[in-house]
Amino acid sequence: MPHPPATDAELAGLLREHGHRVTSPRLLIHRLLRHRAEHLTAEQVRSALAEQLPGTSVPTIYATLELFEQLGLVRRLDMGAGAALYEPRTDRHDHAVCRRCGRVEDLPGGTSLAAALRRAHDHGFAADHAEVVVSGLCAACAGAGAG
Amino acid sequence: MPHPPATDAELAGLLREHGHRVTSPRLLIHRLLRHRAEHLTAEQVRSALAEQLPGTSVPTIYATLELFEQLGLVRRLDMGAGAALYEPRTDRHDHAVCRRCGRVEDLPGGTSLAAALRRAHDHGFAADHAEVVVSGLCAACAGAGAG
DNA sequence: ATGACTGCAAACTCTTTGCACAACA
DNA sequence: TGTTGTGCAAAGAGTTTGCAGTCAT
Repeated sequence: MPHPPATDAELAGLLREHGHRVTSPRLLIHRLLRHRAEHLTAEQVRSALAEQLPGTSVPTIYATLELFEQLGLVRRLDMGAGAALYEPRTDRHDHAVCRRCGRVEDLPGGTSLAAALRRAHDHGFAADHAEVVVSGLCAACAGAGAG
Repeated sequence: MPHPPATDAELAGLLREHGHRVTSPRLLIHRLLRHRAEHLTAEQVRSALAEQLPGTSVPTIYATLELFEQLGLVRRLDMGAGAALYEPRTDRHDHAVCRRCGRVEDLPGGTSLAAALRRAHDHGFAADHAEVVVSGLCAACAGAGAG
């Protein structure tokens, strides 16, 4: 991958390169993702878009995020507890998932996962990403009585 | 954890210890999990139970698996694509998830995740488990034209 | 002009909840 | 005998699909 688009113009170029049209939802959702480093749910994207582009439909949000995922601009995290998370793919990092409340926190990447990728390839898997998922209780849930 | 129950009697003891009753669904679902090492969906548990205990309801399957999870007997995997997987927690291993078809494969564990657990604790996370999740295309999907 | 994209509504899958009956302790 | 657990049905959350109209190219 060359480098992720950092401006509207670069996104437009990337979209056209791949035969896609440049539309308001695409520009604005990408702008939102550029400015917010954290992960967002589809619903959060929708409400964050309420000012600039009210009335954007849920299917459009999903379609746009799926397109961005195919273009390698975001990664979809499906941690089960509630809605899927979409995060701009920048530096590699890991995730900690709270078993009780479903909260997902970012952890700075550090573990070498080359061995895991190699094992996946040995199993016939065309792997392109690996991350560590830590499970347990987040600080808030652990404080509110263990479970 | 001492060791996972390997017989009906040991499961019964564990259940009573924790103030739970010993019932047919619990015994039979646990027996099923003991015999099958792989991960199963709730629906697969249900159909596998059709012979020994027909008519077992979906809510009961979920309730039983959730109880087992609380007792530390199974781990729930929620990889987004479709139904959650429940696997008997035995040796530590990692998972490879196919981005296209959602298939989840087991990979023998190997990566040391002590550092990731430590980082999670540094973030206030009471972490009790860590695994590597590899994403990409499984052999079948990779063969059927890349995407 | 033409076909991709959007919005609306509704369908779909998976999981959970509410309530009455059954059965473990 | 007193609850806990079960089954049934229905609700709920999140995501996807079908279709008609709109807009980028």
